Amino acid sequence: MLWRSPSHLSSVATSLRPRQRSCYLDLTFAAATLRHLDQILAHAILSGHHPDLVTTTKLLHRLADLGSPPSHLLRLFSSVPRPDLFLLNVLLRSLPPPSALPLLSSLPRTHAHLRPDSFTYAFAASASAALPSPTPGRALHARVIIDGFAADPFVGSALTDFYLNFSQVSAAEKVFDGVPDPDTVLWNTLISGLVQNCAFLRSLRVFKQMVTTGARFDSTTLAVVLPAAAELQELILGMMVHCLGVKSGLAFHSHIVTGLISMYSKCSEISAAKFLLEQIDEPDLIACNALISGYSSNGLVGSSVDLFRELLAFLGRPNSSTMVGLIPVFSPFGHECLARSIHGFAVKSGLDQNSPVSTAFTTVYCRLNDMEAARKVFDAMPEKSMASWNAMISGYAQNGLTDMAISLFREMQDLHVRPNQITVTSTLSACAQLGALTLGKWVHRIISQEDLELNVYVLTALIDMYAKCGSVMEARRIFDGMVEKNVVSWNAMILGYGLHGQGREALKLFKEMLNACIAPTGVTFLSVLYACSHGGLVEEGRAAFQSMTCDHGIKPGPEHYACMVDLLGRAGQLKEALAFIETVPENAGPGVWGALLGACMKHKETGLAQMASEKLFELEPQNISYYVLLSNVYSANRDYPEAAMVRQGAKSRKLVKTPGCTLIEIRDEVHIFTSGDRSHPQSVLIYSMLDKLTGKMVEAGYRAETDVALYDVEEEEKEHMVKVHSEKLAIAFGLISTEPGSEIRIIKNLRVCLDCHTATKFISRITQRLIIVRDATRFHHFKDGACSCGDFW
DNA sequence: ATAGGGTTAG
Repeated sequence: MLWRSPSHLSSVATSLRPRQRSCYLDLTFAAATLRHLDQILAHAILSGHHPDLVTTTKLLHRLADLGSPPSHLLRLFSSVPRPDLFLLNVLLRSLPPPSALPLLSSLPRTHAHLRPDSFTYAFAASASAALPSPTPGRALHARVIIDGFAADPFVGSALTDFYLNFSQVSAAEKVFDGVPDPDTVLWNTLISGLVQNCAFLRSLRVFKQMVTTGARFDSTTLAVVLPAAAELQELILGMMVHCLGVKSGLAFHSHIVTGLISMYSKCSEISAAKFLLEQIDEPDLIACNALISGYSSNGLVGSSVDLFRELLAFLGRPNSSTMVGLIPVFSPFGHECLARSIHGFAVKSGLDQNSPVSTAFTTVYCRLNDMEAARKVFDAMPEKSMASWNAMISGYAQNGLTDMAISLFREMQDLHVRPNQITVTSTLSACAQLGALTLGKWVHRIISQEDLELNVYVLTALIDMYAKCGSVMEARRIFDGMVEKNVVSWNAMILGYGLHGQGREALKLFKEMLNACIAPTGVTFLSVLYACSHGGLVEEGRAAFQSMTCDHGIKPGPEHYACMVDLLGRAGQLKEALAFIETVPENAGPGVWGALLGACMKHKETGLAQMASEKLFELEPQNISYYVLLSNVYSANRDYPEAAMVRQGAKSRKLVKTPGCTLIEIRDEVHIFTSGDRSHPQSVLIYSMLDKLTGKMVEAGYRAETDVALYDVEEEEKEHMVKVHSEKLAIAFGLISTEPGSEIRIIKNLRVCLDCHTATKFISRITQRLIIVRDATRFHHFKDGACSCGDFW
């Protein structure tokens, strides 16, 4: 029976014989709008047809489908004299999450005869997963345990899902462990939730456990586990899943095929991915998107565009995921024009309004170092997603625009946009580059305040930040507290020791790492070599280099070669360094020569310096630092005319030297000093402090290192030979602005010069202060007249 | 109650 209007309804309804409730039911399903349904209900009640339980239940369903407000649903429920559990459960499932839980907790008062069953708790748990706070869900969990439903797989699934929605992985696993006989859905819920929380290793472990215990898996299981294998680039495991799918006859399930295409793509097995798509009779949009993305991320942007054209021809409109996959985010280099024209297409088709699409473009522009374009896309987004904030912040951090990264993070704070793990990881990276310990600690506090789960990324970023901001101890404390470390965590800690000249500690940790069966990467060896180089451990460094290629099969890159040259050269083995360079492949770039030139500077080797710099001027004619280094080699040998010639050469090429500056933080305020700076408000005090210090230093035997007094003095400033370097000013300022006995931390943008290094040693003894200097390449801890670098930097 | 593709991190 159909009805078209309220008046029609009236005529229909009045014609009904009493007790014809089924007609009312039919009417309810024919009702197209909420208003109509309300009218039917009103009519039914007015004409004495109080709906019975079954009718009420169906009405409730229909009302909920039509978007009836929760108050209506609750009123209908309370109009029933003796509701049964089924009606309650339907109501629970129909109510919006915030209204569902209060209903359940008031149940003992309102309907004492109703004893919740597993459905009730499952529905309530899934409602609590959608709430902004986890507190009601935790209370519900407690009740589930008290009422003895913790072993029920249905309830367990909903609770597991609840905890995973709040990133409480361990709590979810606890719920799972409380169910003795998990069913397929419960296994799937746990695996899927772990994947969504980026706990890929854990998800794979659970999957293996599931298969080995003989639990039944289904298509969902395989579809859920494939992204984890893909993310971890576990090709063999992915292929095992594929085999499992073939054996169980699930391999042709469309979700699984798509997952396989994506998995093979992410493991760089692009031909397998292509084959799988070709096997599908009528591939759908999602499967095509998977391969388009696979092509792009493997640098096959041409194939990606071809498939995109096919998609346009056969399936018509792409969706936002097509665009995201098409954008060559992973390898935008060489595809800059294409990336920009894809952007044009997205704008034309309105797909750029989608937040993942804009985020992807933001990322591409960041990778192309076009930060203005990136920011434009970011600013144009009407609703900024978490990922878009993160993309912009990490883009700034990776392009060295650390202050922009930090100020954007501040902006988020001001707008009360809550950061997630990725946000703080990127921001910490900016703090680390900047060496800004105070800022880094501030971010650390925010992490605690926001109660962000300390995953491997966050903890590793903290290690990196503390190490690069001068607190190796704090870095080590965090490192030791980590339950699940990965290679990157080990690398960060090893590099941290290297930066502070603690070569032995670095090697010790490296051995521990090997004992823990963590496979080292190229970065590991770079960190080890760096640590050896800065710790004067030549033989250990040689051995590590040997082991890298022979035992671990890692091909050395230009940075490894440069580090080896640095290791040998720094230790005075210049001939060996040159001989080593001859074994290096032709295209290893300027790094090796740069390292050699640096070593010549330290050991005053003019001849070799000339040879190295000729190479360097050829390879990188625009890089001023090589001119500075060469000029300094001559100065160190008191060949001032030659030194001047070199600087003149740089000047005639219109190259400008980076001015040296030093930063010091005093009570959350940053002070920056340049050479000979008198702009500071406390300038007079600073200089008189410096004079007083110099007097005591001379008394103690300090003599200015005139050789390198010319280190970064410009031509026209020659007469100011005694000009004060920025680090001395910063230290003097630190001394007058802090408590006696407290440590002083300063950051210099260039390498610390010999004279300042010597002077700082004296100052540390005279004032009995620990002075920690971060220069362009490493840390120096000055204490009681000695430096941690052992004069080896 | 779980379900395929796409964006952000050390």
